[in-house]
Amino acid sequence: MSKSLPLLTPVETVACCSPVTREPLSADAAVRISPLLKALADPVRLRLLSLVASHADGEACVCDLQEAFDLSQPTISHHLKVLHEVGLLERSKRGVWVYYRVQPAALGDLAALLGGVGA
Amino acid sequence: MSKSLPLLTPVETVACCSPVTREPLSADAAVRISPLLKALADPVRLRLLSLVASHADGEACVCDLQEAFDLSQPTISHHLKVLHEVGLLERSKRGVWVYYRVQPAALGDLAALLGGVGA
DNA sequence: ACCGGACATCGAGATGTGTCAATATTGATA
DNA sequence: TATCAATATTGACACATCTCGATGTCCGGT
Repeated sequence: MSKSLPLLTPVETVACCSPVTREPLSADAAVRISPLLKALADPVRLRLLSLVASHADGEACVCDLQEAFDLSQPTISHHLKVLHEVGLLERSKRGVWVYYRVQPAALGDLAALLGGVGA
Repeated sequence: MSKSLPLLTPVETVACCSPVTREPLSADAAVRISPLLKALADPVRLRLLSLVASHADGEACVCDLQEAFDLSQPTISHHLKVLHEVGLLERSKRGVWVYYRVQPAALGDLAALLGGVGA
């Protein structure tokens, strides 16, 4: 594997491309964007993201999220990590609890990239 | 694996949900939507889709697409099949050639689901 | 200082995915 | 009909991913 330049999270790089329907996506861009879609391409992570996004105050404690699933605690922790690493979820620790919130522009930029409404 | 009800392609089911940021996605909906994102979550397939979408007349022959990649013919064929099966690409055979075009509303509906601009 | 609870990390097993070479299928053409 | 070119399918392999139990870490309370 050749080392690329992961200085930005996938979420940060997604804002800089014109819609996929407008002009052919470069190989580079595709490689940078796909991890973001890969992070979303799991039923559990999709629901986690949706739960956090639609939660009161826009943030949710891990303890809130666990209850919605019939999965072990490490598994939920793993999925949250994936969403966090690509930049979709922000993370803040308060006391013993960890809160996640959706990175504001993330989904919008991705939607623009796919749907072609944005730049 | 329990059999669900795949009477509709993922693309067809995606239009019926409110944005993920609006209310928690049901487990069912998440399971139906994730295959669509999974299909997109590969650099090669992202580029294939983009190539088809931005091609003249909105459609492209497989022979056109192969050239853009340093991959074997079966591999490209496989990726096109994945995109076709989830309903992102339509397929039409003319003579010996096979042409693919983007299912019109597919990306827009997905963008609406993610970005929350749609219903 | 100790303990308990919230969350993360580790290691392992089962399953899924991307890729290729080989082969099959289909349609045009000689 | 025989053959060639375009695309699909099959079988196999390496690698990634999802999940869990066990364990580690960090913080608050007693």
